[in-house]
Amino acid sequence: MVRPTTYDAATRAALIDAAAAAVAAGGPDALTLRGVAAAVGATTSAIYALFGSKEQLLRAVHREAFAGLAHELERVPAGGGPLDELLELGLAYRRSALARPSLYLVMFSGDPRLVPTEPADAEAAAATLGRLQGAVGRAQAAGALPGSDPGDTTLELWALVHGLASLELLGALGDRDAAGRHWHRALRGAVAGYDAAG
Amino acid sequence: MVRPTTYDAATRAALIDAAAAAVAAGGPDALTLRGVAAAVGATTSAIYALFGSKEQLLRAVHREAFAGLAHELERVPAGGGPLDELLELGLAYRRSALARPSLYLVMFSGDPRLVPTEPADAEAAAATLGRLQGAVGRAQAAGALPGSDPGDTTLELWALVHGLASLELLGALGDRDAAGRHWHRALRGAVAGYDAAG
DNA sequence: GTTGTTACGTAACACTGTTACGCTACGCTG
DNA sequence: CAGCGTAGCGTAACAGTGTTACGTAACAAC
Repeated sequence: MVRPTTYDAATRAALIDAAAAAVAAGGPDALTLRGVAAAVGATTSAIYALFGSKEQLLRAVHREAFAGLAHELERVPAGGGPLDELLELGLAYRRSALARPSLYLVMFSGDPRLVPTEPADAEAAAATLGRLQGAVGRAQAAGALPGSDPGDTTLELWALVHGLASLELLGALGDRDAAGRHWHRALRGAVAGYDAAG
Repeated sequence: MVRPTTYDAATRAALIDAAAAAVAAGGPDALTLRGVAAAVGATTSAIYALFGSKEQLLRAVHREAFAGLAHELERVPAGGGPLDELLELGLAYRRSALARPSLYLVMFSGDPRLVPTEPADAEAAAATLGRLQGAVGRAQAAGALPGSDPGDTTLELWALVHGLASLELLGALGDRDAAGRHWHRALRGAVAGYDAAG
């Protein structure tokens, strides 16, 4: 009775990849439904069948980008002292943001269509920080960081690295070398600060 | 020989206000040239005569928003200890961001058309931080903060408050009260951190 | 093979930013 | 006080956008 679907999961993944590539290449305005559809040999119907709207496609790109960031953080080895580990995680965060600047900025663009995030998005963001929170928890357990709730400190460290990444991508931190010095200074200061302030 | 212009500076200011209001109300996609032109009783010709393109209009909104932020920071009184002053500046930054969330996020949206900022934009951003840098300089002079170059510490503090504002606007810091606790913890930690780490 | 239901491509719609065109209003020249 | 020429300005068209309605085509059941 029913015609079998050809807009399968593979098409869906390809569309997300093409959309992410378009955003990474030319920013959010460079993403057009006709463009991404043509890039994977489909039509706009495929997008509406699989996602429902451009907004939902962007949401999927959003989630994919957070997952990629989480993957980069997971790859950081856990060896060394807990504070060194936090520094390495911060630098890995920086590398990930610099690798695809437009995509990173879109993740936090604050497009109102993306801001009222669904619970799934909040969970994805939390999962992104899983690796970081683990390191914070270990540092606290080892007495290298104060506090008992790793979630609080994790969020505050996230705010710092996100702010650094955002400002660097906007050019406010100077060239690559100057920005690197800011990253090291700020990360060292933050870790020592929690140590000193309790 | 020449017809006098009716698209004067007042029209220009009104267009910037209307554009900022549209962005603040519905995000960047809610800004349409026909819409802002109609809001001030003009036509799209006025925008093209005064700005040249939507991009230039957005740039003007950008600068206006940074100027407003600078104005908010200037209003913070300089009394009290230098570290308390830094805390108050951070909280003023937060209030300013929360007052017009969409506008704040657009300021850092990273739209590639805005990223390669002109020198004038970089100067505007620097001026925004003038008040903060003054407080940092005084704190350093008083020995309450280490370091000799207030510019470095200012940028790193800016990264922190920007990250906090960005995450709060995206809902990652929880409700208003929880976010406030994060702000206080992070600001105290940062100030103490520079103190401890040198 | 016929039928019925579902997946899908196409084309239209309303809207966007942008630009070309023509009208209109004014200051200078007689 | 006329007339003209230049510049300012509104209108309308253009290409391109997201979205949707519609017709076609492909398959399972009978």
